[in-house]
Amino acid sequence: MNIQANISNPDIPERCRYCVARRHGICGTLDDDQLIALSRHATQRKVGPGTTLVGDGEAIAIFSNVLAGTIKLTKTLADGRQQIVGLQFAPDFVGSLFRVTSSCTAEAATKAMLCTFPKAVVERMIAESPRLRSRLMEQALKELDEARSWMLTLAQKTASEKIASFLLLIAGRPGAAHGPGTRVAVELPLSRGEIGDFLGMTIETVSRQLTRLSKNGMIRFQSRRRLVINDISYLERCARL
Amino acid sequence: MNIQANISNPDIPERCRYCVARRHGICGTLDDDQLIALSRHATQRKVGPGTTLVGDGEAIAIFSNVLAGTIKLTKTLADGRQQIVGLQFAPDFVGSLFRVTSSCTAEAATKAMLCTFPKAVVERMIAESPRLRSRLMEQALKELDEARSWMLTLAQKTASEKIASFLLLIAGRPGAAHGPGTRVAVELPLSRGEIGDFLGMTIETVSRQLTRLSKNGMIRFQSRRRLVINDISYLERCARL
DNA sequence: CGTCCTGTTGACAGTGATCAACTGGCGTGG
DNA sequence: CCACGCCAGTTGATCACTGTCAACAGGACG
Repeated sequence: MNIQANISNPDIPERCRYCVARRHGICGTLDDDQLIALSRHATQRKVGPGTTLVGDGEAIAIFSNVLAGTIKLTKTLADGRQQIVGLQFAPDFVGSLFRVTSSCTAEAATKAMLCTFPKAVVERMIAESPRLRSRLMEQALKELDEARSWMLTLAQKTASEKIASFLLLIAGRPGAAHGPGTRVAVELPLSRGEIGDFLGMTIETVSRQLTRLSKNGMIRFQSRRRLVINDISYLERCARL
Repeated sequence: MNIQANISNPDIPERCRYCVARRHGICGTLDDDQLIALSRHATQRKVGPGTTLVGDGEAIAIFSNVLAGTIKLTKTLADGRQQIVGLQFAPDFVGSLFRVTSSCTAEAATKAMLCTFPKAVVERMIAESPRLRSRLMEQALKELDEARSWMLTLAQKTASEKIASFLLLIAGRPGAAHGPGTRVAVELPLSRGEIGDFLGMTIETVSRQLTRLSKNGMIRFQSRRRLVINDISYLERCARL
């Protein structure tokens, strides 16, 4: 997007040079000076699965780019029933602006790499950069659309359709046209229980559906978390996409 | 919010003077000149239930303020299964910006009054008004949060909890603290079938849950669409809020 | 008065939840 | 090095909630 950024300025810190957030995320909307200013307050950190980024109802004091790994956003009922309401991958930006408090918990689902900024600095950048603002608006609308699509999945689809939809989501952008028989290797970023919380079904049903697909020969497990989808287009038909 | 607006300018058209969109909606972010400019391209129209505002996948050429009535946003699977993914009331603004195509259908659920603007004019206003932009961002984030909360309802709650959640949604903002025994009259903006499409259940289950509440004495029907909630706090307990 | 449409009620069936037992991988400690 | 325990996941048996199918009720309207 920003050609000049690539041949750029020696003042740009090492870690920003080849960063996904700069190439495909929100940092790509900043000019060199802004990027340098922002990076002065940025800290990169590696977190393990289960690390909480933003607790439910807490004021959000910190914002992060996801550089690697998967972040899950969850909502929980008083009696413990839980729902994963969104997944974020690199180079998404975590922490919704303008909301005083977050109404979800954001938690690392896998080990993840984050680039974190204090709230005040992000807000100053937003005030200064129209491109950043429109990028954030874009991401908010994308997330809104994803959430609504998932509502359709949660409320209307059967267990096997839900599993197919989930595998396709993880396998990647549904935009790419797959001929019949296309094989894709996939690493699941969620445990069986988390998949259940994402799809609104129990761990047992998740397990049964996965073994069914495995016995069908439509997928092959290499380990608990790694599998190969033997025919993407079959799954697309299953998912009613 | 804008005191000056009330004692204002004789050039402001009659229909804008006491308009909800000006008092509580996006038009409140505009100054007098901007409002006058926008109103020159605005047309108010009354539509009946079932009128389609934006078809699924169509390019959005028109944006509207909802001045009265209820608009439903729906997504549909190829085989006809349908999900209502959002409801909009006055003074919400319909038609998400920056998305080339809509991925939902927007349709009037009741008879409704709209104030409609051509796309180009709205975009010019957005370019000119920072307050309008941040108002739209706010609405997008509010809708995102509502969608995610509803995901929790769809995926985790039982039929009776869903019905209770729905009645509370319609009865109004859950912010207001209700003592036990508070009575509220409610007009349902959706048919039984639409309630089913919103809650992810069948028309029969909706009907059974409503008659159950009615026989319990927790609600009393005055007609098919009108009812009185006898104890809001009871419903809140049912909904697990 | 008959027709249509929406909603209600009943009988029954099926999907997925629940409860429970079991398996396999992995790390710890003897 | 092996025994052990632990945890995640799998598999099986049973149950119940909600979906399905069908008949019926009650307004609205010509």
